[in-house]
Amino acid sequence: MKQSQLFTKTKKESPADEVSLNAELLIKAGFISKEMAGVYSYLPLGLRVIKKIENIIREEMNAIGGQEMKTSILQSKEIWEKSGRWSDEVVDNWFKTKLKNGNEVGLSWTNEEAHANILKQYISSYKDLPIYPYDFKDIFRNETRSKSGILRGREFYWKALYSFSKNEEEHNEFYEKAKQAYKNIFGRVGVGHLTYLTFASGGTFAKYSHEFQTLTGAGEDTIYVDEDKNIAINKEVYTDEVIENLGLIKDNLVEKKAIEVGNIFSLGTKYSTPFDLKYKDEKGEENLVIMGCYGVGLGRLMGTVVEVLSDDKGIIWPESIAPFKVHLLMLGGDENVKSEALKLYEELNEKGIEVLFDDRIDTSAGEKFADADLIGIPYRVVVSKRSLTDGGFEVKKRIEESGRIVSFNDLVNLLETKN
RNA sequence: CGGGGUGUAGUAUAUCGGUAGUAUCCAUGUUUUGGGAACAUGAGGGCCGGGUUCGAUUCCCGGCACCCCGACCA
Repeated sequence: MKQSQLFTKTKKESPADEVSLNAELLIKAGFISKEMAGVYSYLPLGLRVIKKIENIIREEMNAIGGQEMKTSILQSKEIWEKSGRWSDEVVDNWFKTKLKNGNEVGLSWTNEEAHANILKQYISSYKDLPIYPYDFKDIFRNETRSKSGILRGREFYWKALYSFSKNEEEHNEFYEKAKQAYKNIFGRVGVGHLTYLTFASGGTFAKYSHEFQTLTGAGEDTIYVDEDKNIAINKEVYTDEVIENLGLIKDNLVEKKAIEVGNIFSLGTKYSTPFDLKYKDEKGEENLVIMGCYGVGLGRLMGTVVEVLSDDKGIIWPESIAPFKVHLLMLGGDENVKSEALKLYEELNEKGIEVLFDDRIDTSAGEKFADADLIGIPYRVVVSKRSLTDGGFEVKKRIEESGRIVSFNDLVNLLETKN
């Protein structure tokens, strides 16, 4: 994409109404726009990052048998009354509205009811199980206080997968697969080294649930980390009994602030009971389906990456989720420079390498460099009179101090390499 | 929901009971072009409602919005 055609622009000033680093950088660089407290729109650059994250999650979910679908956002009162979660006394963060005929509807704030209700139509035999439907979806929660930029919003985009299994064994087997898939996800988006499998409250049907907590001062949660074993305990269940239970030693646990980027937990028959979600086994006997829930907030994950990976000049995107792989800067309006830059841009496009081409004519070199650092694309390639005189193109990674000159062919080969 | 704070141009801010200044951004022109270029010209502003006052952007009251701390967060 040509930067001259990108409608967003970077800002020199930090927004006055944002304190959190993720919102500050994402707004300055033109990834998101604030609509109101806790509600953000995703601009072209930001949406590209969300799509990258979405694809990574999609690949991991499909790999363990997930089937993508999309449940509706408008939810009927009847379904939620079945599970006992319609009442504002029970759930205080509903957004509710009414149809013209006066019927009450709610904007979905989670997906158990929707999935259980739909699957009721399709599950009747042991042959129908197990199944793993999931969706990417906008979720609405009327939080009393949103905060931390896109880490905690009233409207956000998430992935939720639900497992429907015949029995505990089958459930547990999938649960372990999902755990690994989640580790893969956080590794692939570039925060694996800071993300810990964290034991948290399990609710009625399991001893523990598992959260994936990424270490950052911007986080809302306190966890106790065992760095050697690569696991942690959430403060909410941090007791001597639990520590012993998990085979950990208190002295090895370090208190840290972290943000919950994902969680998985066993639901047992909590929702299959109210929705009468049963199947007939081989003997013709009816059994309740065992459910599990597996969620990730995509916006929160994007914000977490920004919190964790940036410097005083801007964002440092991991290549896996960067809006583009290459930021091509054309310096000066020299005809030779222009034609070389355009040639490289077209060559990279042909090879399917995503490149943001800063083709702006009247923009100074310093401004282009500053923008490139702020936007944070992994590779910066400079075409200028100087670079051509020196033998080609200057290539520099965002994390590197200085670049080096390479030839056209070497550059194309370098950028074509998968890593 | 309790407590605290802030609302001035697209953005960031200054000053002031006598109708608002700067930077950035934007437009035009000239000169520039490897770390947010220079000069000139121009466009653009007091959250909403009420009160006090000769006069309110400024003071007071109410509302709304936003931020922070806390509570809350399947």
